[in-house]
Amino acid sequence: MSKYNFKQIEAKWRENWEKMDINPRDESKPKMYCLDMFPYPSGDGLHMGHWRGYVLSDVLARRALMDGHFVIHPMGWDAFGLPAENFAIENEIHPEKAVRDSIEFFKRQLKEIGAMYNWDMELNTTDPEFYKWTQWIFVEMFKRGLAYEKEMPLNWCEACKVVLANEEAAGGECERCGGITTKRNLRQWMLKITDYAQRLLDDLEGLNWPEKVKKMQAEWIGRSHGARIHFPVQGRDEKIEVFTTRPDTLFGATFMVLAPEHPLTAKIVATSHAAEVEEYVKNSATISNVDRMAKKDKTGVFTGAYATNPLSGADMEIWVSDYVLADYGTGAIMCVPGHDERDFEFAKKFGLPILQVISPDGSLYELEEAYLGEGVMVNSGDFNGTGSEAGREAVANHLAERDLGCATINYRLRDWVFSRQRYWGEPIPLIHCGNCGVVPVPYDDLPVTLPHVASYKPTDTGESPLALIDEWVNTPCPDCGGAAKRETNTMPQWAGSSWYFLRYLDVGNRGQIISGQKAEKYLPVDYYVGGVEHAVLHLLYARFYTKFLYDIGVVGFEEPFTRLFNQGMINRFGKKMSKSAGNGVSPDEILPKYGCDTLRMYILFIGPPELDAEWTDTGIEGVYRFLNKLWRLVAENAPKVAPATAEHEKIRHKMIRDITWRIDNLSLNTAVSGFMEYTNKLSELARGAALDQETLETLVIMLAPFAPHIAEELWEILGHNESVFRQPWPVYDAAKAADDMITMVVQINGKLRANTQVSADIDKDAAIAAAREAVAARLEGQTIVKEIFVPKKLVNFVVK
RNA sequence: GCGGAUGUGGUGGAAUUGGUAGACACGCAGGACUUAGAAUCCUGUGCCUAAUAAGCGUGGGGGUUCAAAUCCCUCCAUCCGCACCA
Repeated sequence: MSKYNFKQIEAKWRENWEKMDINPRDESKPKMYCLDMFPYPSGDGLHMGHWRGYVLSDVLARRALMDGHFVIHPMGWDAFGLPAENFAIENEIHPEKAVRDSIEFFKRQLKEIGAMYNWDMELNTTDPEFYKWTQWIFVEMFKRGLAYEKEMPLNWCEACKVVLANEEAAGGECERCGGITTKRNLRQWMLKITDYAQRLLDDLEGLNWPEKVKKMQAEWIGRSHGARIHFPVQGRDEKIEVFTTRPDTLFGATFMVLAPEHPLTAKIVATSHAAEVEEYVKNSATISNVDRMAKKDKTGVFTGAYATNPLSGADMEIWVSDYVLADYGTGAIMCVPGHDERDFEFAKKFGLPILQVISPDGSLYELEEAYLGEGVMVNSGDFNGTGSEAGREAVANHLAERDLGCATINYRLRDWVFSRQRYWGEPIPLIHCGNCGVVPVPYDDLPVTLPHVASYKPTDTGESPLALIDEWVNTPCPDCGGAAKRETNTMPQWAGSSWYFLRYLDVGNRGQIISGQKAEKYLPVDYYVGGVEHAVLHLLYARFYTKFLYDIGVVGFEEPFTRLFNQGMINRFGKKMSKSAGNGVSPDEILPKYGCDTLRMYILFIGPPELDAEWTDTGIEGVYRFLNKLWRLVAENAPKVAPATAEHEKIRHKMIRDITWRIDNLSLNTAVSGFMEYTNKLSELARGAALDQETLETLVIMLAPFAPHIAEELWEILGHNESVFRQPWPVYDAAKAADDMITMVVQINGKLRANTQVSADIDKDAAIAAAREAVAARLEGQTIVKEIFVPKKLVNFVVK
């Protein structure tokens, strides 16, 4: 009998699979679109984190195939953007070549996973045939007013020399390099994702996604209900508009604060205070986001100007402080120190008046700190005695009647900064014409291809390197034919990945982004598997794009990913496995030693797929031993199979029941341990008598999604010449899987005292009689107060 | 500060959802085979014990229940997300 030679087997089946189609396009079957988050190919190759996700999705895909589905399981390359470009710059290789090489490398490594991909659907976001449609979507958005230009202070990363979206600069750090970001005023293209805020929030509810991810998105969208209120500036024809969630505290608003970037700051400042304010504003522009946020003490300056509280009529000093954010709400706030911690702190520090307007019990007292809770309105004129919650609406209505404000919904979500001053991205397909203004590139001229250039490094000027290529930049205006210039900014990393999942299904379509018929038939994605790091950015953008494409009639659904699964990280020595931490294990070093099937099964065995897991070098040895044992079990018994005994049959049905349940509940680690259990059991059984063919076949069929190469080989050894993946998933008979005799537990006062073998369908009286007998000695002299019988489980005697 | 996850033997983890805690595997110990090793197989392995007796045991404390890793309250630790969002 031959030994388990994984090298030979895996090479053989990789080759066989290239020739045979184990997942034929049988459209009579229900479809299952199982999608992996496609990688951005870098020179580093695949790591264990990729493996964990890709093995998991492959098990789901193959399981669905054997369950009678037509499976769509494509793979592609997210190759535009900073990672690819930075890699190219560091290694002084043109990004085009770097990406080409990396894709080749990645593809070779991906094939080593042994995953069942539809390589005929492969796509690459840097392929002009693909980004033609990325540009087309942008043009469609532009035509509908969803893309607009704006000069604004933006997150600027000094190291990457690039503008970052708020999402990419969260916490004041560049998501790519971890460097500090500062604010810089630049002209940018924006996408009005805020128009979709409510829909993006509402539709989260129906998604089968991890609750955590849904919460993160909801928080990011950040809907809050409140009011907009206008405050007249004294002595000037200006108004300060604020947003507040607590209009009920308006009588307690004793001063106002503007963000340093607020456009009114310069207009209203008193001459006597101008120098000081200017200095403060200048200072906060240069201070980095990190420092600004890390600052504990509040700072600020008085503008010398006053506003009037529209309800109380009180004079309010207008201050400038960086604790007010320019890009949330209106960039200005009314300050209610009595009922807001931050305003309280500011008022204390600068000696501003503090007024109580909400009281938990209606009484007035000296406030030691801001009172944030609910209560009744006090010091509030006609509103005195109104409950604070009812007061929110009452005050908002009162203001609306007098044209002083209105109830409103505010979102934390901001419009998406969509342009990048980089070479390696999709050119934004717009043309600037002196006569016609901004004109989109006509459909027939798409794609606007990225010119091949020698110098692609970023500049310090805040302009894309494309701006230096005169022959590319200068182009006739599509409308008037006059001299015009191309937009030189490119799109962000996320552009391609926001819609790529549509294109897989119609990669060859030259006339449409996707045919309506195909979109209808194959979409949306049923299962999306990938890391939790995309919880907000990629997944929010993809949802936004999908809703837009729905609105313009390209697709008939509003949500792209019905079900989402986030796999956990793989740690080693208690830390995330990574090259930089020096604790990484590369698949390249594991594969020659143990093979693909062992690594696949080990990664699944390591722990629940949604949790982080600890890699151990000895752990994989155990899985390798198991596959060897399983190999011996099947290969040794194949030639001498016997008819099934009742015992074999029972084990087979139980095995199908147990393992199928575990797989379908995504408890893949216990599914693997199930294979181990049954392999151990059957090995023991085989020592007595030869096993039957069907039991061995069942084991091999169920193993196939997990360890496809060895399963195919053993299937062949069992006498078949067709792929094991043509087999339907085995079914079990509940009656045949059930035990006749069970071990019944006997407890006294909930403590285990005996085990007894009884018939599975024993009735209560008989069970209690058997239990009494089993613990007779212990019951002597005791009074039984209660007898509890749980069928198929236990009897518990409660004694005094 | 807010939100979420996790906490079980020496280790990774299991417990089909309130019913035998520790499946499966790693490690360790002993044994078989072998000149020896590798591989393989067998036995044991939560703690305390001479014990297959009793007791203790799922981060700590309290509670509900005949019965709690599982439900409730409270505290602690670790990790993740958000964070001056008015």
